[in-house]
Amino acid sequence: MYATAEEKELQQLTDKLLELVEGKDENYWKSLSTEEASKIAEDLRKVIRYHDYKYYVQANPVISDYQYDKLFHALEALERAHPEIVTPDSPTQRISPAFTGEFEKVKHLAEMTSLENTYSADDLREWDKRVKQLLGVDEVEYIVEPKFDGASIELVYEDDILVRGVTRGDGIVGEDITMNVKTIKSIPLRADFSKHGIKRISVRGEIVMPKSVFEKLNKEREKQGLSLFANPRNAAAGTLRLKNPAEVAKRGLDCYTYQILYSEPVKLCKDIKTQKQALEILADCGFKTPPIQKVCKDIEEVIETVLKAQKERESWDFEADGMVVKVNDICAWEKLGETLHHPRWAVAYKFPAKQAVTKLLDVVWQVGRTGALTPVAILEPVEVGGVVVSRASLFNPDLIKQKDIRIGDYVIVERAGETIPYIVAPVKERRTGEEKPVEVPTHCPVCGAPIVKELDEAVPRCPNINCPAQLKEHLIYWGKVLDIKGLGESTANTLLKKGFVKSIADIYYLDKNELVKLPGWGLKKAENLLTQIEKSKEAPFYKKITALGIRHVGEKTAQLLAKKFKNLEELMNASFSELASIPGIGPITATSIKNFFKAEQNVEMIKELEKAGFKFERTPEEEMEEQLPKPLEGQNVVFTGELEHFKRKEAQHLIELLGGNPTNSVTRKTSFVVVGENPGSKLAKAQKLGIKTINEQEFVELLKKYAENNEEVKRILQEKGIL
DNA sequence: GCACCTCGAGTTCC
DNA sequence: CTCGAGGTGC
Repeated sequence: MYATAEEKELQQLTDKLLELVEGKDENYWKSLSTEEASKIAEDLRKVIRYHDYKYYVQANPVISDYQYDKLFHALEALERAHPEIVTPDSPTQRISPAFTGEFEKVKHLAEMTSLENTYSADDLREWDKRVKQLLGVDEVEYIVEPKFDGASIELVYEDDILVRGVTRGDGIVGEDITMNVKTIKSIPLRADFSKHGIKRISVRGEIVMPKSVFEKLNKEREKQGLSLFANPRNAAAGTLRLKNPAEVAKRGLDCYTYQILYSEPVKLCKDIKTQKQALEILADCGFKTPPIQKVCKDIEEVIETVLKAQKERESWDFEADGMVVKVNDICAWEKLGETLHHPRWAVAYKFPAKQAVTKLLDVVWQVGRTGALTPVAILEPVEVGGVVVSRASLFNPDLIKQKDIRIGDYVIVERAGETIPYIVAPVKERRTGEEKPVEVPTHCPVCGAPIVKELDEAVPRCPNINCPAQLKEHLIYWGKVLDIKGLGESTANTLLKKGFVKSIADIYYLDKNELVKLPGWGLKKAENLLTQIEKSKEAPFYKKITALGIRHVGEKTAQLLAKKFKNLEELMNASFSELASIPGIGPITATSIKNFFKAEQNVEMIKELEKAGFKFERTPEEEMEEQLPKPLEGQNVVFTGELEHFKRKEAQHLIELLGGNPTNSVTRKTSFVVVGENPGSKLAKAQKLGIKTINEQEFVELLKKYAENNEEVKRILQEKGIL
């Protein structure tokens, strides 16, 4: 778009103008002649256009926002002082006054068709076969671009000036939303088409809302109690229909252009021969074109490209629902022609849907380990992102109220981070009036105790610490924290149902002869479980504290406690102020600890455990660890993605052995991030904050280096066959 | 009093 | 992974 020499010139002009406008007020601008004013205004427009391009199209600004604003405000003041010099393509003309009334219906210069969808590599191969057959050739070159999920738009330029922006509508007639389109800064108001010999052109693009903007917008709307947009596409489409362009300008829309629909006197096929060339012309005229536009020599390369994109799409800041594959040679387009609805020269490859709509059949309430009641949506099974989902968490009652979710509603289900499904919003348009509001239970669904809800807490709770549901969850938690393999949900259920376990301590008195009688249990399984349970007595002290399940005391807090107190007796006798004075523990956690040891059942449970030979005190290793060298002391380390050699837990344990602090979220305090296969959003955050990242190999090198002085680390590495 | 960070708790499907 | 809430430091 801009040649290097030109950029240099524009930057010099920018500096000159910044100096010129410094400290100038209305009176100064008024004192200029029309001629002088017009000359300065043209210069200002030129540099503002340039900086808009750098910022909104290239995302690579070269001046500060402050400096930009200065130039922009100067142009505004200058145009106010001399209204006669305002031109329609001036950057100040992006925002027109609001209006009441309807958007005008306009016929497109060229029809905007929709694409046929495909869903698999085989679908693509079949399409490829048809294309070759129709063209009578054995080789076809394709080009692959993202299929933006936004609002399709036709932009018409005459003599380089944007004259019209029209929604897709039915493909033949759309609505004229020029005023709103003009507010989008990645769409040039003036584009240098004449350089390419083009006088009149119709360009197709997609208006999208960047994911980051969408999230911010919804958060704000939530705060204001407004209804939420289900996805960036709806948000973009909704925004374009606003009657007030000033509002539209604030929403941060973006536009990618990806097709020349029509141009004169320069003609498609005759002068513009390939899609790639068309994209290059658009880019050269200052448009934002697709970030992926890969020319592929055959369909196999196409398939490779779309599958790679499917993996990477999470990291894009725009939503894409698939990839578009086009025949690169534009002359072939005419030969291939169109079916009733779709062109034959392009096809869409759709990603497995991340969202789906299904019916909310019921809401059931689960009782957690702490007695927290969590609403879970029972859904009519529906496929989302390749798996069938029938349940989804609703987090808490406030959220249900906020989103106004009712039983019987059709709801939009999404799988966050590719895994856990949650409900985005109800589809209110599909309501029949039969829908029932979700009632928060007044009594625990498991034990029947009356439910309590603290005034400023979001979750209702079952207060009964003897509630069977809580015992079950505690048992599972006990198994998880103390790493008792075989004590998971199903075993916990069986043990409780058979009456073998009435309190946690009972697991240390299990009878092998009874266990083997259980259906599906053999001698091996029973022995393994008993060995694992016995082994849990040797767990570190802090894990034992964690396993108690004191509210607000998880692994980290338990570590603090285990450092301060060498056994449970000391901890139990600690006063409130003694606890609250530990850094990391505040009044609420301290109260919770005191309350835990006040409760009769808990003291009883501890006594029973101790009777079974369960010792609540530091292990010799824990005492020793204090004295080991700590090369990573004070470093916060975050893991993302999967590692080849270690499970996440193991890797974190190694960091701890070296005195480092493994944490779960990337912040400015993070020292470095270890990036494995398929990293999540943490990698993006680290890059944004400029935090150092290392790969697994570098991580292993680091461990090897420190292993020399640390027996435990050495042992683990040897076990893994790394050393 | 607020912003920021950290921790705990709860969760789906296979 | 995400949300809510506790703790800390300005």
